[in-house]
Amino acid sequence: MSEVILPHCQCENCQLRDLFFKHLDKGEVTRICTIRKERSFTEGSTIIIQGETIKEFVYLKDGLVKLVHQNSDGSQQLITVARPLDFVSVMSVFSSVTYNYSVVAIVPSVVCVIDMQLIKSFGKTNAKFTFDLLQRMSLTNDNILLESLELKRLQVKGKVAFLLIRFADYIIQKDEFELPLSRKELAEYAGVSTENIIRALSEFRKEKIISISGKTIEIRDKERLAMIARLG
Amino acid sequence: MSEVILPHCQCENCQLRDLFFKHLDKGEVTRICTIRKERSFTEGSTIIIQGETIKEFVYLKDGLVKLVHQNSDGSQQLITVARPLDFVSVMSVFSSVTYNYSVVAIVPSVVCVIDMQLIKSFGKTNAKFTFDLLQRMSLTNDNILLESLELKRLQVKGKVAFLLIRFADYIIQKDEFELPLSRKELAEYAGVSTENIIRALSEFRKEKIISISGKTIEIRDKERLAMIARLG
DNA sequence: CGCGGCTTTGATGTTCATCAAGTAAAGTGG
DNA sequence: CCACTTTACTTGATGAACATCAAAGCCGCG
Repeated sequence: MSEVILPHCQCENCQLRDLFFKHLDKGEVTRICTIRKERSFTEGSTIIIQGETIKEFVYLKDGLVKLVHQNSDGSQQLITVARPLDFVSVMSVFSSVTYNYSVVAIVPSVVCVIDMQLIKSFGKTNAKFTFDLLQRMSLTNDNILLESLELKRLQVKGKVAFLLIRFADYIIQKDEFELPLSRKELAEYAGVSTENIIRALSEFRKEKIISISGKTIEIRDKERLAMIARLG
Repeated sequence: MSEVILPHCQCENCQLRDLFFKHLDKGEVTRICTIRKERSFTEGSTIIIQGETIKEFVYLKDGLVKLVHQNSDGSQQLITVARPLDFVSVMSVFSSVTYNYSVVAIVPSVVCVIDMQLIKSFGKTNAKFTFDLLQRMSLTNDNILLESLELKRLQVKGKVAFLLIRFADYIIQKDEFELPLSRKELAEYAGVSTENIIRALSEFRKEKIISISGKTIEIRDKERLAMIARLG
């Protein structure tokens, strides 16, 4: 089993506590700490399954996840890749009874789990907490939608350039990085075929815009890559 | 000028009051009614301009609007078409200082305008109001994202079929309707060329799936159309 | 009536998915 | 640890889907 429930409550040391729960009073935080659970997931294991009933409020403490949508025809679309503070795992939990997306760990990841009823009860009584949640969710949704629009607009090389820059500037935050996605996953992310992802990468390599060694990618000419991401 | 400020406060008769403000007390509603403004827009006029500072909370009382995103290269993408209760005009107002999208009336429309600071002050004190806002915004964003994913996945005929069904089932709610969008706007909506929108429509007409007479469209074989929207 | 924008159809070239085949890498059982 | 199997990756060839270009018809409006 890929899931491990950690034994000890460590809210005191949690760097995310202030971010998620800065507007809760001491009593409320204590209540959360008492019932919260921490779960650990190996690379590739599913944290949230599309279609299941939403009973828990889940946020990423550590690792990287992909947000994917399963289509009725068996195909799937990768919506975004998210980091711990991206708040992405809680999308749609306030508007739906079941998850519209799955969340899958793409590197070993740790999540914190809180009963949804408790969060909702805080939501209905603590305005500052809810307003904060509102702002975060609004920002998350905005970013996802803008990213999705951009990927829709570009053609293959532009899409791949856009994604590489997103990994370098945002997700990994280094111009040389190990891609946490397979070529097939990149294809699902960009919405093109796996072969054409590879062809775009090969072309960038031939033109010395990037270096490739397996999953390791180094961006060598970021300006050209950025230009392709803007116009391609 | 296409914009008209209506003189009288009619909150008492407003059917939307309960939907948007059911969790505000009488004093809060009165305050909103005193400062709120109503504006009327002709077909084609812009209600919200992308890039401008967000100073007002705007919602659609009557009419139909399109939500569009202006790209840096001058092109634009139509994100969705919204009805009065869709809450679409308030996307991203809680996470950004400027609008990321424009909202344009596609039929004569009426909006209600409230000072943003007042809404935010309610948001920070009235938890039920904010929680309601959170749920609505979550639902709106979810719908837009799911729609966007669907349009991304399908090819031209599927996209057009999907949009026709959306107009028939949701926006106009009749199987015979007058399209409120030009072919060019449909193209921006689907993310394909205008010519290919026309070709798809013509093909549906030839196969007697729909009838076309200018902007008037009648869906004659909804099952086939739905099948194309699912698989095409 | 004539101009400009919107719509439509056909022809052409580009982009892209798909198919096929081969290589590399990673996991599996003896 | 090695042979074997499977999965991921890569490249080329082909055809389908689509954008673009061109030209003509249509419609509303001054």
